[in-house]
Amino acid sequence: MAVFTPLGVPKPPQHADMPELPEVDTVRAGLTTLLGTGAVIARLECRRPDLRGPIPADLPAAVEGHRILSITRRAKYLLWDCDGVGLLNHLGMTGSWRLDDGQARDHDHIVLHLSDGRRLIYRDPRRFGRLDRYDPAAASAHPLLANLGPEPLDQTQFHPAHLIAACKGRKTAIKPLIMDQRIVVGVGNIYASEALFRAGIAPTRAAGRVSAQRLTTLVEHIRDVLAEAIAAGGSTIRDFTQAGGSEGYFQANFRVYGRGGEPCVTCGRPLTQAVIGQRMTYWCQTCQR
DNA sequence: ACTGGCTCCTGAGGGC
DNA sequence: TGCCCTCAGGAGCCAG
Repeated sequence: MAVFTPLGVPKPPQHADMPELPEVDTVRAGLTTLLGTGAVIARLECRRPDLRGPIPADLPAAVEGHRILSITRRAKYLLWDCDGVGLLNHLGMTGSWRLDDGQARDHDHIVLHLSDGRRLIYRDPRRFGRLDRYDPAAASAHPLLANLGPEPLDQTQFHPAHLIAACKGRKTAIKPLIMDQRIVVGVGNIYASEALFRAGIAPTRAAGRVSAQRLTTLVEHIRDVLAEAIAAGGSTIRDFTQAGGSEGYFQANFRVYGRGGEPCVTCGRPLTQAVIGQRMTYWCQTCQR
């Protein structure tokens, strides 16, 4: 494992737009406000047949003329209930929705034409996103949703006993474990590092060797950091007429993410950064054990 | 059942 | 100034 400390620290990531759960929730709220409950789809225009996976060829015809009843979120998926037909949409890393202001951009892959003349554009340069069809009456039956773990903000679903059971006997490092969508959804690379820092747990520690007491604390910190980010996003005015529309709201509050080599906010020693489970990870070797 | 590794794609950033 | 190379990242998928 390559560890970079004070000198020779690789460049920090620039992921202002990377949608994690809080960002996806902010998009959901923004779209809901924009569309209300009366928007009707006049036409779904797919300018290419695929994103991360194929877009069902029959999807445009299936949703044409359908009213968008609601947009909800499950994990990092946006679920558009279009009156009997569902649009399952993941933003990947670079996916974004905006209201068409006449300014076309590269990678505008999907256009949702509404009956009132407005057009919503989905742009996704890296095409890590998805657009698939699901059945609103049985959403959890969709293969991409069937094996998802509990929602982190729902205390009845995601609680200490759940995480303790999931970690029991596991040799996997705790960080990739909490990023495993089957164990708990919505904890991405950024918030995994942030929550572990707050909990004082080294990201490299085997999940099965973290005490029940510390896992209990971790559950609270995961919930807190995500809730804070949602609150920060919610307080940011998101203008869907602006391309991208991301303001990077919560970034100023990152305590370790992207700060390799910089001083720990608690002890002042330089933060460590290294790849764990194929993901860049940031932590304090003094404060996290 | 677990675990680790590969893959998709593009823009940003560093080196020269 | 500009070109070229490397890299990051969500999560599905596969192999051991």
